[in-house]
Amino acid sequence: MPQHTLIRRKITLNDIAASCGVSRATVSLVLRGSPLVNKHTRARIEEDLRQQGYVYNRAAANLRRRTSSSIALVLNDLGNPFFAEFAAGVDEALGQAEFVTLLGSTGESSARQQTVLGSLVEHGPGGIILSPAEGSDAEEVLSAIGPQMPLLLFNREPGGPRPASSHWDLLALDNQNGGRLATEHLIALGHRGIAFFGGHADSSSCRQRRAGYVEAMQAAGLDIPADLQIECMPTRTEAAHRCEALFAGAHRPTAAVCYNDAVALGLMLGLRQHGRQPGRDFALTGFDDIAEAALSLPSLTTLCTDPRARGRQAAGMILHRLADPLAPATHTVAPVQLVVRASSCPPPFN
Amino acid sequence: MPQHTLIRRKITLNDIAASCGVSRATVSLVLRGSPLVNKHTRARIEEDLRQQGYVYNRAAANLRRRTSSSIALVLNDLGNPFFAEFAAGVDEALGQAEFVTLLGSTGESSARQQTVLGSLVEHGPGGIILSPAEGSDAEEVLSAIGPQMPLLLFNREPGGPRPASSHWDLLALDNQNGGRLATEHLIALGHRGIAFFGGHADSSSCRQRRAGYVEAMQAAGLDIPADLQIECMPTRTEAAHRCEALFAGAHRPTAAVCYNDAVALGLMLGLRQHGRQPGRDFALTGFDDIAEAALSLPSLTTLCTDPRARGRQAAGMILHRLADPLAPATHTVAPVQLVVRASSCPPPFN
DNA sequence: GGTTACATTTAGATCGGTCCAAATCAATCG
DNA sequence: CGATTGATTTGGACCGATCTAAATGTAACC
Repeated sequence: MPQHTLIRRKITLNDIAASCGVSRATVSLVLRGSPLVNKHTRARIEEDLRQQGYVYNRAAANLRRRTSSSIALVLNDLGNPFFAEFAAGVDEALGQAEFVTLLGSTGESSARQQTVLGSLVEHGPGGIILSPAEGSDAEEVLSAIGPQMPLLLFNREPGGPRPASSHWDLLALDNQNGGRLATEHLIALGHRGIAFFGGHADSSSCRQRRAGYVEAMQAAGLDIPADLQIECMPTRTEAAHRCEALFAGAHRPTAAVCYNDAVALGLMLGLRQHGRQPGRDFALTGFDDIAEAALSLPSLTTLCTDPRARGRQAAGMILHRLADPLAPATHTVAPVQLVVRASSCPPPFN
Repeated sequence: MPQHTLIRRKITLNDIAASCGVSRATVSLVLRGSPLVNKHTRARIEEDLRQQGYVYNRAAANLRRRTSSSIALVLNDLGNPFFAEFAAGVDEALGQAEFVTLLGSTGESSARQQTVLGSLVEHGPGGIILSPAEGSDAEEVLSAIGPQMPLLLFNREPGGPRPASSHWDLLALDNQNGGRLATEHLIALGHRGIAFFGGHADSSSCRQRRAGYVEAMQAAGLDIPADLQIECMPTRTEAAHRCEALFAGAHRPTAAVCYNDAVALGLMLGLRQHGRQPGRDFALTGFDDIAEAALSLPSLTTLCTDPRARGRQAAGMILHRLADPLAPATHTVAPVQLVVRASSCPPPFN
């Protein structure tokens, strides 16, 4: 039996108007729930809309109204659970405000970031939430999105001087405070030789976390040997490899503040391979509180940044700016919270 | 010093046309790289476009051309790294095809899925990639997106009868084959008592994986004792708790095929707590090849599904359908690949 | 010179909505 | 009864692009 699929043109306002014997304008008023239209007319039209399976064409409406109902979300690494959670939060909050999320991911390439931004801008988002790719520059971002586009920077700032004319908002994590909290916690447990492990100094978030560590160490009158400042790529495998650097120098640390959870989990691996049991022979902390942190063995003491909540917050901030494009630029620092788990043990001979 | 921000209207085709002393049509031809327009005119116009910082309004163009340059991506759980990677792959491939991704996440709620689909459809995507929320129904999906909308189902099918008139494509993982491969691998190592561990029978993917296990066991003439089919929530902690069920019955298994990596990692934990060393006293396999699988101790033998590649594939499939809306529905099963690591050891007395 | 051929440009309708000012209509008022 | 009022409805321009068919300009041909 041959299947006969009826190919219908899409139903528009005109079709409804014609079939109801009213004008386009009236139907439009019904769609927008205007109180101007008569009760009976409204009922009749609404019925017809349902029957014919009408779907609203928001693009057409936006064109005429010179509005937008979308926000672009451009992330440097969607594969990272931290950003995935963030995206989920953004989308959740935008959805509630009847906005839609235009996604773009750059894979940490600033060239790709330019392309992605350019393409997204053509789709006319009301604003952009951007977590800049590493090595991207403020000037080039400006040239990609133009001076008028509302922009919220998340997590880090692009390099280079901030263009004068643009008022961009910023949502950052309280990295310095986080670094300080973790360090103070270890000091309170009795540790004296504490390393800062992982990350790169050219990342602003790493610099800030380390600054917090330095602050706490100095406040406690502890010294900060250069051979206990160990850089590495913020990945598990790299961290595992760099483990030995911890014990290569003259100072034998009993604890480490790690750049983030990935690094901390990698370091745990490395410690085991060197015959030390993390959480018993050596204490460490992470940063981010990714899902695995609670499940690892030992469970990881870390700083909770609640990326999903950050996403909702970011969405709120960009919507705020849409409502008031001339407001002065905002610079928000989101609090982080120390979550104490098993990985931060007292020093061995305490 | 008061900052004076010049608020300029957005530049349109008309502005460029006027400032160049040509018609809108000519500028439009230049934008689309038509060979019709004179070399000098083109150069002059292109210069002007650049100078004035013109940005193309794709929405307006799409309206007139009755085309779309976006694809909606609706996921049941963006927080899950598997889907996040998938999304990254989708976006990557769509971007290359000059399409933009409209994101929506449903958090496994079919009610929310309806809302999200409804909202996205109004933005006029060319098609939809949907990983259905648990408990969502084919009929309701149909009513949300209409019969005309190209749809690619990923990972699972919505419940209820498939609506007759719609030709929806499907991209699934080869769960059954994966289950079979893992089981055959264990059998080849010499195991005879092999359990299937974790997951719930009401999940289609779990049923399929177990079917592969059963297939391999039967082909080898091994029996499949009911007390070695152990269900549990697909989480690490649950899996750790259910470990003892493996050894409670009369049959003492020497190996287990686990529903997925999370379960396998949890089971490793449980085994250790019961004094058995996974990868030496007991063999096990996972499914998904999440990042941790390679890094755990022992490293985990598992099935690689390459979610990023699946994402690219899904994007390709939906674009294909856009190009040919009347083609018959596709039902693609993506291959999975056995990755042998340390967790699958031979049985103890072999 | 008039015609044809070709290259280039353009006027004006159109996509599917929204907006505005004006039209329609019934009811109320002086 | 004509005028005023308030409630509804509407024609037509408009958003920023594309499309078609026709107009324009120039060089080549008989």
